[in-house]
Amino acid sequence: MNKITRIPTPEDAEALIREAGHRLTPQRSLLLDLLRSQKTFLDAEQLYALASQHEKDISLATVYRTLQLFVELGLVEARYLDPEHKREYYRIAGGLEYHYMTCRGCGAMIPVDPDIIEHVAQDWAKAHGLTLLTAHACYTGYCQECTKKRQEQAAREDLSG
Amino acid sequence: MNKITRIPTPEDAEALIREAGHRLTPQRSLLLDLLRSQKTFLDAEQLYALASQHEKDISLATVYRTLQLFVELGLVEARYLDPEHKREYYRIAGGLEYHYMTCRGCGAMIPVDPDIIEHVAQDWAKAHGLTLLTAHACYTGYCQECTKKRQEQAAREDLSG
DNA sequence: TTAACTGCAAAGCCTTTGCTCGTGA
DNA sequence: TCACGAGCAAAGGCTTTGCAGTTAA
Repeated sequence: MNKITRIPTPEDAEALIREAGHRLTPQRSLLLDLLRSQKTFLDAEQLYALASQHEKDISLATVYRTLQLFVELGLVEARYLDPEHKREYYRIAGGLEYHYMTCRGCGAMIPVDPDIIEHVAQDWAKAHGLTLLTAHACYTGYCQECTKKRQEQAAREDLSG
Repeated sequence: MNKITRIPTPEDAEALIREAGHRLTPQRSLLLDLLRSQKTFLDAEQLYALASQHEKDISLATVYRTLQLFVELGLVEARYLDPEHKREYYRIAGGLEYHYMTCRGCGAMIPVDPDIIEHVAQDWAKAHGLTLLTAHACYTGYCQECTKKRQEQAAREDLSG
């Protein structure tokens, strides 16, 4: 996964998609434009609704498939922001890194200082009149063993490909 | 939600259940015992499998309903530990606070120092030969406004009840 | 006694997938 | 031209719910 550190221009994105051997379809362009124009995270359904305003025959499956592709390419970031972690939210990659607290009452998303966690967070919450029910970090990646395997795999592909 | 700071004894738990106006059924006792005896997080299916060894007619729906009740009572903590956040994992409340990194390769859960996040985590990962793909904090609770509303609500209930 | 609880099966919700037709390069 | 991609509808995986019978208090 590429680590994109600024919001990609349409040209950046187009190049990235093409270099990875994918086609630039009208649907992909549209979804990319919509994502680039958004300030906040969207779920697939919301993006689908937006896209439908421009191209009425786009399908939800395409939205999901496109989001998946964009995430793989590092063009889009996916997060579980819902209070119950039911659905995933997406935004264009390269924005400021945010952590959110989602309000279980109204669903509001409150940005949280990235250095804050656990006991620190509890103090912070109290100081701001918030009620913090759960605070935990979510990490994903590859463990030592899998990291090694993947490095070996990459080395083999370099030799053979 | 009550904040439990040590693993509840069966008596603690029984009292908590009864005080909240719920019944202590054999299924609830069994699930509580099983959860208390576990060292790690379990998903509903795994708990169901364990429970089935003792009481063969217990249903998965009951496991889910019971877990939901226990979480509400603060007896159990729920977490999305799965690499893809597909399913929820549970353990008895009051244990040490842990954060995990889930390996996208093998699903292994690697405990993470709670103070670590983001850039700190990246350094930590590199030092340990891990590959960190995503790192973000997950907070849930009530925002300022909802906290206020809930406090007022609680006050009203104190007066009327 | 009776409201709370259980088991069962069906439904729900978000997301993915199989298939066939369409289309970018 | 033709492999990749889109639309549609159906399936999948985890979780919840409706219902009717059962049970704790």
